[in-house]
Amino acid sequence: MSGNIKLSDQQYQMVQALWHLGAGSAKDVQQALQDVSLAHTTVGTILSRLEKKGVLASEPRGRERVYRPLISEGDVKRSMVSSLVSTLFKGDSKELLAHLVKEGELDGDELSDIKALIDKGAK
Amino acid sequence: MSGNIKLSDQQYQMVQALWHLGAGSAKDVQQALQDVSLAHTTVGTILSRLEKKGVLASEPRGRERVYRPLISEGDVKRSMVSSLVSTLFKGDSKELLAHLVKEGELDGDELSDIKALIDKGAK
DNA sequence: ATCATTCTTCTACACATGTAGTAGAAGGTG
DNA sequence: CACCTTCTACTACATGTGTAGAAGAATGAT
Repeated sequence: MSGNIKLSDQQYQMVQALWHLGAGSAKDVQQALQDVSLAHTTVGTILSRLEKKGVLASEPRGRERVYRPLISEGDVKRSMVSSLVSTLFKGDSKELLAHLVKEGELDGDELSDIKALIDKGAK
Repeated sequence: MSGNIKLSDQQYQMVQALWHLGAGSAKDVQQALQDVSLAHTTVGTILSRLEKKGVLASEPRGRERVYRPLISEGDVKRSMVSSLVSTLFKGDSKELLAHLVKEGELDGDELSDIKALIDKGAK
């Protein structure tokens, strides 16, 4: 489902906050994103745009509007990774793996971890 | 160098064509991108914007302008992958690896290939 | 020399995004 | 009840991008 979700950094931060919160108002999201301090109105704008795009849903609760994500973090990651893979690696995930191994800043220990992970995953 | 290069799909296609060509005119690029058919003027526009951004350089050759990439394919891939990793995986490449292994559509053979690659890379 | 072809450059417009002010609604307080 | 606080909704503006037409320069053909 949810074909081609593509979120900007900013947008991802917001949605991520909502994944953690489960659901929340613009205020909640702003609070959760203290590191990137934005005017509350900015948060509101982004949230409502995300709703228009179908990424979030909301309903009013008292004076405020509560947003909740309509798509899962996994879906978004899958979709964004796969979109990068098609752009940069002709759709071949293996090449991304190879890129990470070759170019990555992974040390030996990390590589062993990965191998363990592969064994587990490949079972 | 070249800190944070970030190219859209479209832009990446163009620059990629130039990596393959070495250098070329708008026409050459358009030809190379027959799959995504764009007006020649569109190709010209994108190319000149990329030059303004410092991704390409060009000099006139006869009646046409020849563009050549200022950044390597490796740099761009590194930069774009690492930017995705920071957004989606808190900067931890290992988590992207894990994501690929868990969520990826990699079959057993491919995973063995990867392990081989890791061994080679890890030396 | 003139005309048609072919490129580039300029200009334009729509839409997404980042960012935020202002207006208006709704609830709390004295 | 009048007022302050707090939210949202609307409006706004800059920048980036996708896309391409129109105008102008240079080349090739007759």
